[in-house]
This record gives sequence, C-alpha cells and structure tokens, in this order.
Amino acid sequence: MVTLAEVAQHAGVSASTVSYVLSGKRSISTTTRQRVEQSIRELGYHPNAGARALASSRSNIIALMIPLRTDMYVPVMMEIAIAVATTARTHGYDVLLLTGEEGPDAVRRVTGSGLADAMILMDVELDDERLPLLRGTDQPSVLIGLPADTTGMTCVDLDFRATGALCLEHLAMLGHRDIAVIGEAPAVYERHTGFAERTLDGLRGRSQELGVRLLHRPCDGGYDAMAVTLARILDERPGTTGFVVQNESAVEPLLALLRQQGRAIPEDVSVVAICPDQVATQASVRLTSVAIPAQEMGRHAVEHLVAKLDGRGKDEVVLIAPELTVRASSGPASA
Amino acid sequence: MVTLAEVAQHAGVSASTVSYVLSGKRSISTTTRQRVEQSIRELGYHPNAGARALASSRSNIIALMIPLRTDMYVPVMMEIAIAVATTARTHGYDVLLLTGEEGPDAVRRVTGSGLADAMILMDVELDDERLPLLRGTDQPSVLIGLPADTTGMTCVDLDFRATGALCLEHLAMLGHRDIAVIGEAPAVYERHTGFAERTLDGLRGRSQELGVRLLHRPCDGGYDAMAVTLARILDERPGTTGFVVQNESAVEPLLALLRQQGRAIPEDVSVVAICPDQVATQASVRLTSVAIPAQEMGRHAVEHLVAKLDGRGKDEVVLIAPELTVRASSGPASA
DNA sequence: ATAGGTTGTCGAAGCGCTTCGACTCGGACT
DNA sequence: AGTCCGAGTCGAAGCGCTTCGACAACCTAT
Repeated sequence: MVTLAEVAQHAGVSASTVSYVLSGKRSISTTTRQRVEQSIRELGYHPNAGARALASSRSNIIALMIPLRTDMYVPVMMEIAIAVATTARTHGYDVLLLTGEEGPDAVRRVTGSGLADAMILMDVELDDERLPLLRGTDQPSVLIGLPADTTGMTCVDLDFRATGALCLEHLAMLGHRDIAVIGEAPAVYERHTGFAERTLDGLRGRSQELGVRLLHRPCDGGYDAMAVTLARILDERPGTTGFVVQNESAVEPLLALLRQQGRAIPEDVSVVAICPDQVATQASVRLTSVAIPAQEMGRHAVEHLVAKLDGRGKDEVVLIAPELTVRASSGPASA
Repeated sequence: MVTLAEVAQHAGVSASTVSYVLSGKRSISTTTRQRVEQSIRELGYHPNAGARALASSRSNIIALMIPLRTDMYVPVMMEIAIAVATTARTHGYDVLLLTGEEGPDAVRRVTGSGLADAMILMDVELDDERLPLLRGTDQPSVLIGLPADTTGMTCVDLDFRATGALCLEHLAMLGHRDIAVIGEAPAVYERHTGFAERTLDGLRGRSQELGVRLLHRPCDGGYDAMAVTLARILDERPGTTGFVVQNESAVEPLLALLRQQGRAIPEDVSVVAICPDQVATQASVRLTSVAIPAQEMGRHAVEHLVAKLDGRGKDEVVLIAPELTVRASSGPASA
C-alpha cells in the first residue's frame, strides 16, 4: 500500500506539499505540482480513506437509506439509488447503502460514527421517527418524499397533489364524469407514506371543483387483487369510464381485465397511470401517464446535499412539477 | 462527538481497556466491562469509523458493484442489493454502493484506498475486465454470476444450465415437441453476460437428448417487441406449443398475445418462466416457473465474503440448484 | 514457600492523513 | 535602501482508534 510519505519522498518534497497538491488548498508551483502528480501516477497512489476521514473529519460518503419493503415501486427505488450513486461520484462522494430495517438506529450509528457526511432518506413517512434525530444533528440531510412537518428539512419529491389534480383534469376534460382511482396497496396508506395521500388529495380537490364523481380503492399488486378490486368498483359505479392507476403493478392486470370484459381502451374506458415512462411505454397499451422522475429526484437530492456540505444551500422543499404525457390509453368519453 | 478517551475517563479506566471491551480481544473483568458499557450508554458513544479504519486497517465495509443498466432484471438486482445490505449488517458490515459506470477504476479506487474490505460484483460478464484486477489484489471478493474463467474466484449464481435443462425437461415430459425460447434482450447476449448463454446451453443440450425441437429468439422487453418476436416464431414453427421465457418483462406481453390469438394457457400452449416467484404469482396466469433466488444469492455472497475476511473460507463456485414450481401455465400437450 | 502461569489493566507507539504556523525568497512599494 | 507582502514550501502536531509489550496481582503446582 503506497502512502503519502512515499509519494513525497519519490517526488522529493514534503508530505504536506503532496497533500496540498491533492487538495488544492494552498498554491503550489507548476513544476512541483507536476512532479508530484507524476509520482502519484508512477506509484499508483490512492489516499487512504480512513486516514483522510480521521484527519479531516470528512468521509466523503453519503448515506442512502432505502426502504426494505418491496411492496412498492421497486424500479423507481432502484433508479433513484442509481442516480444518487452516479451523481454522488461526480462530486467525489461515495454512497453507503442502508436499509430501513435498522430504522432510527441507523441514523444514530451513521451520524455518531462519522461514517457518512450526510444522509438521503427515502420512503419517508408522514410522521417519520427518524426526523427528530436528523433535526438534532448538524449533519446535512435530504428527504425524498414529504413528511407532515418539513421545518428545518430539505425535501425533494414529485408534486403528487398536482399530479393527482392533473390526472383528474385530463380525464375530466375528455368528458369522463365517473372516475375510479386504483391506489397503492393498503399497507402503504396504513403506514402513512405521504405521496399516496397527497395524490388522493389532489384528485379529490379537483374532482369537486370540476364536478366529477371519484371512487378511490387501494389495491395490492397482481392480477387477482386487481380482479377483485375492479369487480367492486364496477359494481358500485357501473358508469365508470375513467381510471387513474397509482400502483404500477396493477396496471397490466387492469388492462387485461378491461379487455377481457370487452371494454376497449380508449374507446370505452380511459386509463391514466402514475408510473415511470418505461412502464408506460412498455405496457400492452401505450399509457397516458404522469412520469415519476426518479433520476431527477436522485440527482436533485445529491446536489442539494453537496451544496449544503459546501456551506451553500439552504433548507427547502422542492416539488417537481408533474408532466402528463398523452398516449394511447385515454380518449374522449363515449357519448 | 464523544471519543474513546472520554468514555475511558468517565468509566475511570484507560482508553485501551475501553477498546478491549469493545473488541473483546482481551479478557476484561465483569465489573469493569459493565462499568465501561454503562459509560458508553450514558454518553451515547459511537466509535469513529475513520479512526477505527486507520488503526485497524479494516473499514468494515463491503463494496457492492451493481450494473448501471436497467435493461435486465431490475427487481432481482434490487432484491440482491437489499439482501446483501441486511446480511452484511448482521455481520457488522456496511455496504458501499458502486455502479458499474466507473468499471475497473472503481475496483482500483476501492482497493487502493482501503475504502472497503471486500467486494461483491454483480452482472459479471464472461470475460470481465475487472477480474484481473481482483486477482491481483489480496482483497477478498465474490462474484454474483459466472465468468468464463473462475480460477481463483468465488462465485455465486443460480445454475442456469440446469435451469434450462429443467425447463425443457418439464415441457418435454408433458409431451411438447416444439419449444420456443424467449430470450433476454439482444444486448444481453452481445455483452456476453454468461447466464443467458448458459441457460440456452442447458435448454439445447436437453432438447437434443430428448429429441425436442428448439427455437431460440432474443427479445427486448415490452409488448411491441414481444409481438414481433412471437409472430416470427409462429411463422417459422407454427406447431410450437411450449414456451420458455427468460426475459421477465416479456412474460405478460406474451400471455396477452397468446390469449389474443385464441390460444388457451395451458390447454393449447404451455409457458414456463425463469423469474422471481413474485412475478410468477402476480401474473395474469399463475406461472409455472423456475425461481431466481435473489435473496439467497445475496446472502450467500456476503457470507462467503465474511468467511474469507475471517480467514475461513476458500475459493469456490456455488451454483444454486434450480427449483421448478408447477403452476397454472403448463400442462400436457394437446394430442 | 517459590517458581510459573493466568488474568486484568495500563501506557505508548503508531496508522496515514490534514492543517496550522513558520520560514524563505523574490518582487513591489515607500 | 528598507519594509511589506504573497507565493511556495516544510515541520510538527494532532485526528481517535488499535495493539503490543509490560506489569501487578493473584492463583495454582511443586
């Protein structure tokens, strides 16, 4: 293992000079710098992470806490994680992967040990028990998702309320008067993950403004659960012609079931999904959808965090505006 | 930030004693140990990760390199990552998330800097350029996947060759004589990710032994790609009654298309999928499938790694035996 | 009773880096 | 000519931990 001292000796300078070449915190003459850089290359030197962390009290690591459960949006989580990792690298940070399993203890452990300089939390619940801990530390953090109380927190999320409103608006404008919402799994609502409820708020609010009837039903993913849910919906509101689907693993089953019942899409019923674009374009019908901007959220989160670590950047709630793309699954309500 | 020294002072012992209480590397009297533990609790002490890494040259971090691409098995990747993270924690390790993006450089950086004690590589290609680097270091590593040359490597993977054989066998036993394989996306074959080719080997080998006709077609995910592929297959081999599907995002489209053509499952055609159980049970038909044991793979990988780090454990290729679960998508070939 | 072994504790020496203060040297300013 | 300043470099002091050797106290065996 090559050390700073060896590089220094090889280049004929002192250790501190090498350090300053690396960090750029003091000016170094061009000739010296080049000599040092040459030595670094020749010896294949990599600074020791532990020593660096100890001396500078900076680990250059960002902790990312992902949900353990897989009842929800797995591809979105993955995409966010990858975006976080790649963006972090462009700023010189690595990413530590924590699962929600440890809960608040993980927060304590990471902040206490200086393992990471900052944290990103996913799957934030409305009244998340990790938040008080984060507020009680000076370690910067960013939430992906929106808790009930955002004071002192930086949050990044899709504006799900606006998303709900947008979906409803789209269907209402097409003339649909009876709209059903296929929600997330019941468990998601029970644990008060905000996004599902905010979406619903947006849907409800706009439906009242526009005089549209709305029926919301949570739904586990998969064919069987969807079949049951759909039957109930059509029983209660036979005139339903518009569907908004939030649970991405209910999309394909819904389409299959509708088709099976002889309801044509979009001639008889319209479907709007809230899902990643990939899902929308790979489905058996190209879906009109509001995209979940996973990459953008991951990137945003990291960039806010880096800004905070650099002393720039303030607490802020960033709600990404939803964009609805019209594809082949929605059309005018039949007269 | 509480330090070891403060704990020592609070407990009225020396720093080294506290360290030994923590590590258990020397015997400590019960009374002293309890006093120290009490102080640790009262002060809320967490050992500083950097200092610990520096002094012990152990970071207690395992690096996990996941593929950047999302053209394949995203949920599987995610499940593996989560299994790795949780298993690692039970052994006192944290997980550093690296994306394939940096390629071999990431390996150099991590081993060179002592950021991690060991690595797990996913999405290993047959002739992976990261392998020489791994061989040239004394840092333990485990591959999830199987390269062409496994000498000096520890690998964990599903036995895809046996998986292929098993799928074929199942269909052949049911009387199917013309079988089509819906493979992974062409890109997967082009980059020589071994598992797809090994599956094919297994299928081909057994088909010859059993005298069954086999047609293999790579296929991108999604409805449209599947439609084209299926049309070609049925054009070339109209008598095809058995399907083996490896690309999980082609499963649902295939089912929909077959249904649409009036082919009943399993009365007219049988379908066997290679996919996680969740996909198999949530599909519109409960699928006969060979499960991809993502969790098991992640867990295995970590446990081998930990064994190596503890000086136990040797290089070894672990191929997990496939298990085929018969569900509702396969049945006897119609006479 | 004494040599020998255990057991429990301590002090001190690093691990490899960052960073502060100090120093030298040349040029710019009085 | 003398003073001041900035640029460029160095030495040394830690950062908080682990670990080695030393040592005291006690407990066996002889």
